[in-house]
Amino acid sequence: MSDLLERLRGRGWRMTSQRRVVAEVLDGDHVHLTADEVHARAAQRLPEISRATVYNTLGEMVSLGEVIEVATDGRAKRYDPNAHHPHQHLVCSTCGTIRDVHPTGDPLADLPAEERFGFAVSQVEVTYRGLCPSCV
Amino acid sequence: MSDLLERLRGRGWRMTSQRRVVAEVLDGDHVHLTADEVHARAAQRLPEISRATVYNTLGEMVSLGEVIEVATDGRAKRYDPNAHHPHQHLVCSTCGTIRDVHPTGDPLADLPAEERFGFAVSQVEVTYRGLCPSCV
DNA sequence: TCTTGACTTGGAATCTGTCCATCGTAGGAT
DNA sequence: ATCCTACGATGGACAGATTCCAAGTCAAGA
Repeated sequence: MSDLLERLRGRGWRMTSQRRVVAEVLDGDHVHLTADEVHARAAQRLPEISRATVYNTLGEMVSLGEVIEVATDGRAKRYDPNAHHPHQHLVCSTCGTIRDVHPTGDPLADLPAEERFGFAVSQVEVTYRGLCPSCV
Repeated sequence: MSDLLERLRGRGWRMTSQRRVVAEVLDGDHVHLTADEVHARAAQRLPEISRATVYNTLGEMVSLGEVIEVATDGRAKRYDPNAHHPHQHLVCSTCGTIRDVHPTGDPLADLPAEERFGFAVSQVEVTYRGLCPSCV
């Protein structure tokens, strides 16, 4: 079953067929779909589902912290359901393929107080870039 | 004078009033304007300058490595003229303000070989997030 | 079963960025 | 100083991603 779906149910979400299908499409590891890709896959199971609903549902999942928004290329945002397993991203500069990766160390600790300009820093995103094996 | 402008001139660029104005608008530290903001400021000095020219000029500056493209929010890209001083970014989660920051350590070294999945990793971007002093 | 407020819909609107045909001009040649 | 021409500028059309909105639908508690 879908872990994501279980967690959403547990938060008292009104469960509709549309939300169920979006959650199911997003389930798994190394999933980094655009909103449009989510819509296309959801529509295979539920042909009438609208784009607006997919955007709404993804936005709510992000607000709830169940899904992470990833903007690796300045084009469409991608949605990563792996929110409960801290990780960073490795992106191929040529084909755009994305992998979840787990660097050692704590990047937050690498930002000294005098480089924080009074901000309450709470989060850090790291994006590694390079060529994947297929793009040599 | 504008350092950026000097470097561009040194590369044999054909200097037009439009390019000069765009380079001047981008000059400085902690500058992270969107293309539209650049256009607005440029238009104060040169009212007829077109959006297309601003996009073209910014794109060329990025290709030449004189300006860096920053995508911190999935909305409009921002342009950072501080390309010759390696740095990362600190972004306010509420108002979007951006500061250049200089973390210690080398994030590239923190990605072990077995987490590289055969990629030739060449680059890493770090984005810190939190609340700025004004947004408490 | 009824009720109601939350959810869905699809199309219009917005925002960001690219493309293209045409016009203008910087800067080397004369 | 003037002429040429290739490179740059223009603006309007176009495209992709996302948001907005008014109207219709439905999940779930009473």
